[in-house]
Amino acid sequence: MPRADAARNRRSVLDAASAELAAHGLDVSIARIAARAGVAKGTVFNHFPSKEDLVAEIFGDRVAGLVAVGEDLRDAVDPGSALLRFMTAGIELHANDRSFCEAAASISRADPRVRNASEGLAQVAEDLTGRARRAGVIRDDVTGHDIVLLFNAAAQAAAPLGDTVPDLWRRYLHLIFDGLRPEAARQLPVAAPTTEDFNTAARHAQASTRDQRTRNR
Amino acid sequence: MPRADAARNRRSVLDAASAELAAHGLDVSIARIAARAGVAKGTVFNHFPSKEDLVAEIFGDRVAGLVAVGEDLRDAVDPGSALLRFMTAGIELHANDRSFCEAAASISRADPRVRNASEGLAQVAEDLTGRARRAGVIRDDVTGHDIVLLFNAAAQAAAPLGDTVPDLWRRYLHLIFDGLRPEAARQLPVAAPTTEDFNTAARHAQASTRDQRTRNR
DNA sequence: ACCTGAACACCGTTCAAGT
DNA sequence: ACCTGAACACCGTTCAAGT
Repeated sequence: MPRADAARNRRSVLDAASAELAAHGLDVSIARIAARAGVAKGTVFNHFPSKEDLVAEIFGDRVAGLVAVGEDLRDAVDPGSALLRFMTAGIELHANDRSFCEAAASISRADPRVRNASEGLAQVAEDLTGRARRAGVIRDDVTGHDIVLLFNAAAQAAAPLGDTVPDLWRRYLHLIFDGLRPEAARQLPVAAPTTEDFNTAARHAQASTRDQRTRNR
Repeated sequence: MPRADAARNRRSVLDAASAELAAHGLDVSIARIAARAGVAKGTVFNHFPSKEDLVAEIFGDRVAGLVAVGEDLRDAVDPGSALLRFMTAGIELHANDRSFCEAAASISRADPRVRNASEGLAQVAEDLTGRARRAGVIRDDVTGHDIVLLFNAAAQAAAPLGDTVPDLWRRYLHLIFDGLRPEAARQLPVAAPTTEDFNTAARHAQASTRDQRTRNR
């Protein structure tokens, strides 16, 4: 049973971190977050063992929100527009949060919250993709993992101009989506990644950060 | 006229930085680079006013190399495969260099070397895209700027699995390329970015880094 | 003219001292 | 049981002292 002030501080830190990360990206200092939350720097580390862990918590929450959106869309009448709306929601996460873009590329799936959220995302993406595939609106060699990586790609494509042309990502989402249609499909040179691929990538990332810590001692 | 040892040191620093950045990404310390180059930390700053400047020099060189590849491809017999090979060369730059991915997303075009290289890239991309468009192999609403942003996107899509499935990017390159074909083309919701958009984005980036420096004083 | 390494202001993280 | 702020090892950057 946590103390009342501790629970309040935890929430303050999460809210402050959430806002600061969205506005300034992964490079915001813990000092800034602590100041915004009205606590001492040490208190942040009292609730979260490291900055990476704090980021993982927030990232996991955001992804879980996207999973919820996806689950609602599984019952939509039009499987094609449901898939497109799911991808749109995914990109909006990137567009509204500077740190989400950076974290999506760099975060380690070793953290269980990130891992759970990612697996939930893969699952719902596969559901939506399967429906669209069976309805014949997308080509039959595209998987849920592809979809997750591709809306990520659309967001990253537009990111360099994000402040100047705020909705440019819509252009690349639609361009990529046109590539998913059966009309233009040609044989792809490499197979879709498997769940196992994602897991071994997670293990590699974990090993490499451990190496880095060791090197610095 | 630079002193002989100074010229040699400059080269050593560039070579060391080039290798370390490719292997470990933008986060490598100047200390590591200096050690590899066999010089004192201060010597690095003697040749390059800041880490950002050193990165800009190397990034500009890499992009210039890609421009040269693109220029050779302008005379290729098949405009479609010339464009595809250009995009392939662009992604290979990302795949072989961890820092290139990160820099492509974060680097400021305020630096004249980056700016010149980027403008050269935009030019040659537009040449190749124009030929492919006139040959009817890609849709007519796609520009050279789109192409640059899109091969970037394909590289970023595959990056999370880069160590596990090294040639996964080929899958997304071809998937995106299929979206460029006229067969699947539908009206896009947002216009292509203009050169002016890239320039105002560069000015914004410059202003925001200046703010950050000021805030820290 | 350039190289060097000590010094500075920052960062994430730890921890003894408080309540 | 939790909060605090001083202390630590790192980082990029500066600069006086050397050659």
